[in-house]
Amino acid sequence: MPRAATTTDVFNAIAEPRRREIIDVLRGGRAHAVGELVTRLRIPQPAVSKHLSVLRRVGIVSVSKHGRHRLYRLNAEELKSVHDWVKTYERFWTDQLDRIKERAERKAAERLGHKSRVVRDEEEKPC
Amino acid sequence: MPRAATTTDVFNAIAEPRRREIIDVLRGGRAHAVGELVTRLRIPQPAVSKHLSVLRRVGIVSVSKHGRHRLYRLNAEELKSVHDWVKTYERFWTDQLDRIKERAERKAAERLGHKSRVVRDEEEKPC
DNA sequence: CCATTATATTCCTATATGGGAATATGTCAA
DNA sequence: TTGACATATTCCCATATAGGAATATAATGG
Repeated sequence: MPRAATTTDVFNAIAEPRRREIIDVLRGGRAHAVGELVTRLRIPQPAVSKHLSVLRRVGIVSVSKHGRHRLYRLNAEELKSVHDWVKTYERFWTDQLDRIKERAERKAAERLGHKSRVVRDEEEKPC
Repeated sequence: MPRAATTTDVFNAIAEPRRREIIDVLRGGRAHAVGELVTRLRIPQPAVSKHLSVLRRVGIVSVSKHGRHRLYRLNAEELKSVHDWVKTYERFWTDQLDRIKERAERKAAERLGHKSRVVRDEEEKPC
């Protein structure tokens, strides 16, 4: 069974770092021609076209013709699905920071309070 | 050239929907045994184990042994890299909403102001 | 001690992919 | 009109993968 296709959803489309780089360039808000992305990112033109094809198929970018130029523009709202998902884990960032602080303080207290054998809590055995 | 491995980074690990589901279950904060995930998600046990292996290798989960049980717990801070990346596009969500509003208002004004031929701005030609 | 339970891992398979290389297609300018 | 330019697409290839099926390994309890 194959892996989910890159065009399955936004998550799969952005998994490839090169495609994230392309999105990052378009973040300025200005539409870019393929050639500009090629020059800017130092990625071969056919590769850029292929990546843009993926991005277009999931809706992250839109394209418009201007003569022989193809201008690609970001639809950043499509990235909201990723944001909405990862946002649900946001509370963990700050909680974890608090925990790191507590741990550091606990260690400092132990160092000051006990210069001899320290009884350790039973820790979970790592695999 | 193969696609980036699922264990390359967090982005690739979470591209697979089933792995996001596993992460979602662990979001409650409580460690889960493999069997619980199997029952809860209705995914075959070997598949769950494989997905957990990926998640563990990129650091998103940690595992501890309790007899014959393997308890998996979320390291949500690893998801921060995704959040940090997609956060840079956050301003677009609200901007786009403003733009939708402006467009609606402009249309309403045109409907009231001109009952006859309306001169349209030249729009970009879609591909 | 042995059957049961929990889970990791192996083998297999069809599929998709990202870049290299090459080419096809469309537009422009002299 | 034709060569140049811009870009999409095709062909090729080695690789990784997710689930099915099966199995190996470790821990538990009667």
